[in-house]
Amino acid sequence: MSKAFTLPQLRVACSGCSLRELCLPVDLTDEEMRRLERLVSEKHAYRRGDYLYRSGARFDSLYAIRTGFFKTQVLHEDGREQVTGFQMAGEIIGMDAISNDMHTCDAVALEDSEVCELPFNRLEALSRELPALQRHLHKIMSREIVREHGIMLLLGSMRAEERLAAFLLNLSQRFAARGYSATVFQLRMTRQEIGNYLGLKLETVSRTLSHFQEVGLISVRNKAVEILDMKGLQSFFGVAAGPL
Amino acid sequence: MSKAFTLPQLRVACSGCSLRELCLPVDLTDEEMRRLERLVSEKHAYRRGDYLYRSGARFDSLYAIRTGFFKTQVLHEDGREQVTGFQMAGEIIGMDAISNDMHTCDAVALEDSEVCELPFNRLEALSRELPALQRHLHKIMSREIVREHGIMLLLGSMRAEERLAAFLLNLSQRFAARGYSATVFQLRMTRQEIGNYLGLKLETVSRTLSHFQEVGLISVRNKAVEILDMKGLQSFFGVAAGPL
DNA sequence: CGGGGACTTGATACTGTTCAATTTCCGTGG
DNA sequence: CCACGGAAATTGAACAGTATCAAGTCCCCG
Repeated sequence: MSKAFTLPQLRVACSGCSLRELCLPVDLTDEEMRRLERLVSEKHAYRRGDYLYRSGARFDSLYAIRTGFFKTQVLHEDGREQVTGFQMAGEIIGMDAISNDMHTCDAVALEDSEVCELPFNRLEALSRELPALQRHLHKIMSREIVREHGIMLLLGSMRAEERLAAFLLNLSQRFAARGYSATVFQLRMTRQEIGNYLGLKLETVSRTLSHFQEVGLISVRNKAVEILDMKGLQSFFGVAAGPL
Repeated sequence: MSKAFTLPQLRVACSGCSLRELCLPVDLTDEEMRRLERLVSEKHAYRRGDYLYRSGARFDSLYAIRTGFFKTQVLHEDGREQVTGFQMAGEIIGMDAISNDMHTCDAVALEDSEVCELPFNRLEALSRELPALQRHLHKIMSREIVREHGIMLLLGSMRAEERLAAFLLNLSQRFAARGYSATVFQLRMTRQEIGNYLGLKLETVSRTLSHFQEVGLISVRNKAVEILDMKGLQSFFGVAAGPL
């Protein structure tokens, strides 16, 4: 999926897809849109495994993912860690860092990716002039809060099968929203990363996926997943997956 | 703690404590502060069990808790619910609602409480004029995201004892920050609500608290808690409790 | 003072973890 | 291009932690 965009023309301004979340829903005039685009940096390339930022680093910018896939994780002094999310093209990350002008989690590229930088001071300044942009920025942050509520529900009250079903359906929806297949896709993360995100051990993730395959809900072969029975997966928790 | 404030003078403007989180850290001139205070509604009283707002209700305002104690919870169609937080005086709630102009969770008073309304449109308008206020609003939202990361870590990787220890230490810190005792306090919520928040059943909460008492970490009698060995509790997860 | 909800405690069941052994996959270098 | 080696994934068996079910007590509200 990211291959189509691999570092051809770094000088092209980050419009379109990379600003999907930031811009598309915003009702801005062409002139206002240009002002926003001027603020956005050229895009930067990251290799798989690269850190976009690390916990403790100074906060200057939010980041819009143009292509690729990231995970964010919080680290605990005792060595424990928690994956807090998987982010894909069009999503904005780094908002946790505003609270203390310092990043509180790591962002790691799960595949080769491209990212646009959104200098936060300038973003705030512009949003003071453009109420539509201001409101949109607030909505993005609010949406992140809502997403995390959903994960709290998942972690607090769902069983392993339900968690995996919710996870797969959420990925499916997000791929579909970007024009990719809702039923056939590649997992970008390892079983361990999935398990860490969902509060499960990697063995449980593996076993549960195998079980889904046995009963005909999905087909899995390593990172390649095909959803064979969408409704069957949805029935695990009664309702379509919310924003995860 | 709330008794000292119970509905005496509803006409008193919501300054001081109720704006602790919203205002104190903000670097505003007296004049600017007055503009902010003018925006804030008179305070409204809620009785224990009252809903401040319900999931699905239209979003107009954030709310600053002046006195009292609330819980927020998300509901799932299948009847499952998840307590997403316990809020006390000086904290702002309702930010999840910005994303869709609709509340996505319930806020319920756990004791008689007073709340100030912050009309969001006017708050946005004012923050366009006052960069310090704008930045502070962003920090409040970001802090909520960080708080939820901490809960994800707790729900995803901690055992029952660690969760309860983190919970008690968090309450302790927040009471201390408000001038109350860090070691002696009343729980405002039931065992079931604690368990729901921490991803545990009420029996497990009860057992774990009893166990803490047996080993001399705390003293519990119903909702009255005394922390006897702060360091012992902290040692459960290696470090002081983050914002919960 | 009565009654219902909140809490405690015990016995048992079950889900997911832990430990361990293989197998498969994939990137790297010959 | 193929072979190699380490990481990732699968699978099994025993175990641990928490949930469940149940009984009984305590507390607080009306």
